[in-house]
Amino acid sequence: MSAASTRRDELLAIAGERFATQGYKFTTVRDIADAAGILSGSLYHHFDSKESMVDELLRDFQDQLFGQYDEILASDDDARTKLERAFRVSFEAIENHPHEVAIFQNDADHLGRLDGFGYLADRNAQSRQVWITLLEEGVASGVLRADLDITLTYRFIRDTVWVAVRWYRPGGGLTHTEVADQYVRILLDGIATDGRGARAATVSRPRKRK
Amino acid sequence: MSAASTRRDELLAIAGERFATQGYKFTTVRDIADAAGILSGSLYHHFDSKESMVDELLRDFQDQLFGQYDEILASDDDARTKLERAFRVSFEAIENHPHEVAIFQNDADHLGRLDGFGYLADRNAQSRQVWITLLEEGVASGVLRADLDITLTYRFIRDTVWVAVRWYRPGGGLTHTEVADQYVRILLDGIATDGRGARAATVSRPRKRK
DNA sequence: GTCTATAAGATGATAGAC
DNA sequence: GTCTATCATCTTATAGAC
Repeated sequence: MSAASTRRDELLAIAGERFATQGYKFTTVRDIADAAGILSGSLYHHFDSKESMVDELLRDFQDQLFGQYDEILASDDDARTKLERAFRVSFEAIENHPHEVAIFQNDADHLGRLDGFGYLADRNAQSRQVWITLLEEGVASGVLRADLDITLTYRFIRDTVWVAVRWYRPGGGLTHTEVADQYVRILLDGIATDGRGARAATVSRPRKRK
Repeated sequence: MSAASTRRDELLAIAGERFATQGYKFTTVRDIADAAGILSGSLYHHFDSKESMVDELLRDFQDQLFGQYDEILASDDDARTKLERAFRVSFEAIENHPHEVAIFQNDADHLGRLDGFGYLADRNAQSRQVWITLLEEGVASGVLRADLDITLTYRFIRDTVWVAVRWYRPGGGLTHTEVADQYVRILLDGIATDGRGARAATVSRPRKRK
């Protein structure tokens, strides 16, 4: 909370790295202490428990991320731009907070069942609401196909975006903005050749099977 | 191996369900025994260890799945059809072997580091080869955009397909074939309205930022 | 094929000295 | 702020009776 808590922040960052890399449950209090160069007992001078560490990491991260989503939703941008911005903000989160994203991806299910972690389910519902609002705006404004299955598309987007934390590494050829742009392009326009009209009959959903 | 090992198969299926639901590491030998209605010690009459259970589950599943991929690669179908078939086969695997897919998704990283699980990395490389071959065939035959980032597209596909095991439930409105078809449609044609030519200037990659 | 009993080790957490 | 020392609990796995 104050600027004086440098050591505490340091330990929290180390814990985050360990949780993200090994998984929350796999990571022992001794692992964290080892990485910090102290003994396990000393950690309890800074934190109440292993749970309180992961709680603090996830809470702070999500507060920030959802603040950005809210800003996009409240903006005057057109539907397509809002979608692009939401993608960019998400990949930016993967770039700047890879550990928190990884912990959420890998351990949210398990953590959510623990006492005091109910906000994880709330945030999940909120995220769903953000994307579905964006998609519905897109359909309403004619930017997106009217026949879209909104729920399925939402899941498609959510999964593609966040699972990227498994492979995306800063400095690995593509910046997070470039990845975001390419993902938006695939999502909106697909990977097939542009000659859509020419092969429209073949390109539309196959209906061979009854 | 023989048809007489019914009880063994039963226990293996129970273990698979527990591993998939709780995660491999979270699942204790007692959990499995409880679910089977026996005591933990009794499990060791059927299996050498907890590791040997998960090994058997993953090995058998992957042998079957990659047999199907090989068949697609060897077929005479055009590139688009091969891609569609690969999607269908994958979602079929999610339908028929959800536990094995979930275990692979959630625990492959950790299991891969254990002795005797090197084949997991091999299968991963093989899967990559399958999809990249299909994508390259698509580009070569003019079905897919020539400017495609093959590696990124491969990761995009891999992630979207397998992560679906987290939400797909049989009997939940959409069959696995329908999900596969919708995913292929989004991937190939995108979710934007068909008027691509009309707004081509806006639709192509945004280049505002330097 | 399952049970009882238990070994051997790791884990999260605590109390109090320095 | 860190260490020493330690607890209670849970874990995989084993030995041998039924």
